[in-house]
Amino acid sequence: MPPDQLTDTPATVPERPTLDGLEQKWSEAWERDGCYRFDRSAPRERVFSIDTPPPTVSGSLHVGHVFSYTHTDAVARYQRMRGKAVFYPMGWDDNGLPTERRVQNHFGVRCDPSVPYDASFEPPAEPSEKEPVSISRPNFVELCLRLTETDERAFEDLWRGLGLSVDWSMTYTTIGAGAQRISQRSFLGLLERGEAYQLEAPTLWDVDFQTAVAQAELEDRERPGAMNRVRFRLADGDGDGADGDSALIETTRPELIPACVALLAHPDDERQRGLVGKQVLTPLFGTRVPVLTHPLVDPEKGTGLVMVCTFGDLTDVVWWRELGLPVRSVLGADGRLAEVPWGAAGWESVDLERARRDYEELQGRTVNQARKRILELLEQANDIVGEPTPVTRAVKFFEKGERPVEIVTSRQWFLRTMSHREKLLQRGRELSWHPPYMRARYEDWVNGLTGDWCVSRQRFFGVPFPLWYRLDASGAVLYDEPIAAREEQLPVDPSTDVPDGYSTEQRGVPGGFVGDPDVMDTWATSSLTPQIAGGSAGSAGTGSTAGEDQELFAKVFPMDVRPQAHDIIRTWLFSTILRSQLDHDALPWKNAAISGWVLDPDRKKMSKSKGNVVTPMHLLEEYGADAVRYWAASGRPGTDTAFDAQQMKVGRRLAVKLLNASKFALADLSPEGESLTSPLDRAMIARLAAVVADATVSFDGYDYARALERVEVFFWWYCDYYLELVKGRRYDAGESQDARLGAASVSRALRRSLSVFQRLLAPFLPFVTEEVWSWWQQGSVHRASWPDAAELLSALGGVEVDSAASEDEALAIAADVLKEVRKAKSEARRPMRAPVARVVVHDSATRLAALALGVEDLRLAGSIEAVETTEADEFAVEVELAEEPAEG
RNA sequence: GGGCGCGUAGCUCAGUGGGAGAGCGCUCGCUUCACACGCGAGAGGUCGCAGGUUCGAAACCCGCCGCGCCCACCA
Repeated sequence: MPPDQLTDTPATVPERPTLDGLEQKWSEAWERDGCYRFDRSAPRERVFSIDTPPPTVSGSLHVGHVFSYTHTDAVARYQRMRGKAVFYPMGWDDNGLPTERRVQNHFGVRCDPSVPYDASFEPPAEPSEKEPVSISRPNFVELCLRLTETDERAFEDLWRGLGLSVDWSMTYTTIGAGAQRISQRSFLGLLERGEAYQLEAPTLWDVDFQTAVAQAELEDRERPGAMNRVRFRLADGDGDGADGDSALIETTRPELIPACVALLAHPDDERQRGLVGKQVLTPLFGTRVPVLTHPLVDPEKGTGLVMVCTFGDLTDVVWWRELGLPVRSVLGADGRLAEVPWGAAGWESVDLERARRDYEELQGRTVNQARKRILELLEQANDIVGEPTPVTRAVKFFEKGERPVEIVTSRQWFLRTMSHREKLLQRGRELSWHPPYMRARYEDWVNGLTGDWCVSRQRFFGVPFPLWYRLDASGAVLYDEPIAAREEQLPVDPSTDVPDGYSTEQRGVPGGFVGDPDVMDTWATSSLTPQIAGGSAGSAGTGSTAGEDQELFAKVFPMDVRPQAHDIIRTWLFSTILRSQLDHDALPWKNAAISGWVLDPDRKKMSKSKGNVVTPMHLLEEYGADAVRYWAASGRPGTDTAFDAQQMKVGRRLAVKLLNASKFALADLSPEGESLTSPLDRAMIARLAAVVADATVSFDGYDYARALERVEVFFWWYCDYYLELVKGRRYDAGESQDARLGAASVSRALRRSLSVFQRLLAPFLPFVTEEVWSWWQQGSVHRASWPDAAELLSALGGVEVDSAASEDEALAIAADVLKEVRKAKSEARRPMRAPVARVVVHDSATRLAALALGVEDLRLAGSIEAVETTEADEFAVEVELAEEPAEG
């Protein structure tokens, strides 16, 4: 709609405009009118599609959610006003460990897959954390679904309160039937193409959750430890009996000595040359291990000799693999030292009895307990050299875990990533990053990958692998020949569904079958959000069987933008690019818009454990949604922002200002004129056009914060200077032909500029802009067209460059003089309306000539009797206030 | 150890080669005909430090210091 048609509707402006109640009033109206409904009939080039971050619904509501989702919404609203059909669904990430943990605590249950399903199960009325009820996997999943439904409502309430312009008819969940089907289908495709494979291998393992975890889910935490110097003696016949007949290593993990398979030195380390190639005996256990070399060993560290165990850390895995070392594994899946077969192959000892006796002391203990005990044993055996040195070291934890991850050998599913690294780096360069420097994090991550992606988890609430395995005559599982589900069957749960050609009775019996017991990593499903949202939106919930929608998918994929925060570049962003590459040989989106974090006022990351998390609901109530959005939108892309309620007050002020400025501009004081005749009006419109151009460029580059800042600064200037300068001319109408024209011009300029401001602010302050728009316009401001700078300028008619420049100068000098007049009144402690007898303006000839264009406006605005001018090099103003009226 | 970002007023931050700025906070004033949820004015800065390029540097280059984040083969 061109602005010229926007002024036809008579304004109905409230006597006392207010922000109260706008959220409810307008969110109901938007829902009723389907204001944000995606237009499926739009051609692809008119579609703007957003790959929404599905929030983890089991996490607590956090002001950080408000922050980044507001950024996305501002962009969505801008694109909609640019005429795009905006595809803006909302997803809920409900599968995975956080939900499991919450369900366990909330209902007082534990999942036990061996328990049969009980259709009539109800959780205990008074949940007991100490003695949880064991329930079947299907029952457990039902409870997960029940709880996430409540969580999802809380999130939806928040999003609606915040005014997100989401199409609520298109929601999805990551545990829903659609997501499961897409996830399973993708997996089967990868399996067929050899991109997914199964392997029994050392795997990162969380001992509390007892599941494999991925490299991407690790984080470092500083933990105190102690460095111990331990003696390994040379094996019989390898020494000459002299004092040097031992090898010293340093370790923080002495409990892994029974799992030691070699000692290593750097190939160039002269000090160790005499030992290399010999055999040493592990202390206490008397196991023969070789002394070898490897270039990764750092001769500067410790004694220059390092103990390789299966497995203490990821480097051990590298050494074990590259040097072809045997496995001697002591750590069980539960994080305790397991029983080991002393004397069997690989567990030989020069003193078996002693090895058994000493290991007896460790077996069954946790890592920490075993560490303490083995140090005592080593001390007794005189195999510790010197005192332990306290050290602080970074230890790898599963990000949701409570104890360090261990490396445990187990059978897992992997997706190939290492072989695609070059392609993934190339995709990263094809993607437009906002801000651009965020690409470095992606490249760092891809370059630092150490292995393929382990996607299987030994958990319950997730997408199962759509696979079964045959059992041989002895009941052993034949892992090498999985039976895949047919595509039409998906989604399947192999723990209850039965593969073709088998019957239920054959489950778990020799010659029969078993289902794959694992579920997929939550990122294995979240990495498919473009496909899930674009293919099955609207089929939320597990009950739905709605199919994928190829027509829709073709319209929205690849998506235009992935908005997300920088902390999950290595997980969500990376894995989505990987899956899109593997399944579609394409980038999943054209742009990545990266948000920062919300920090607490002390600039610390907000986290539950620190207790500094701010929840958002009360902020919306206290300051209003527009005010909270204003604060959020002030946070620049990629930049962390300290939480600051003060900024919300500023946002509220802006919203109130817009109410009042709109009321003023729409007051029907004089009939509208046909054209903008007054120089100051024309100059203001020209400046506004420049602001529109700036905001448009900023938004096109996803810099909503810059757009807001430019608009806001100009809007306040407009209220403080322009409105004050033209106010008098507007009220003074009717005296002469000139006055009538002048009043008509200002009336015209006010409406034109107001329409632009309301639209410029609409992406940020959707509620108040909709309110003021409704006073005089048809339809929603959020479906109005984004203002156009060229169109605004064309309304000025054909303007010569020189005359435009002098008009702008007129506005500038009028505002400068007005400021000086105000200053004089303020210093004299007189009201702003106090009359001024005479003003003398000193300035250059050019500026003084320009002043003549706006001098009448200036006189009225400052209540000035006479304005005189004197040519001068420097700008200066003399102000003579009129005599103060006598009291009484 | 490597990478990225940041360092400007008490606080939060804008400022891509030519006047050091905004908001908040603080002080003072003004019941003003859109707005007291308001308006006007004022005080307040060695632009982290040091060097270089330039007629001219808060900005560009080099080095250093500090803070934050990401990554690392953390013994």
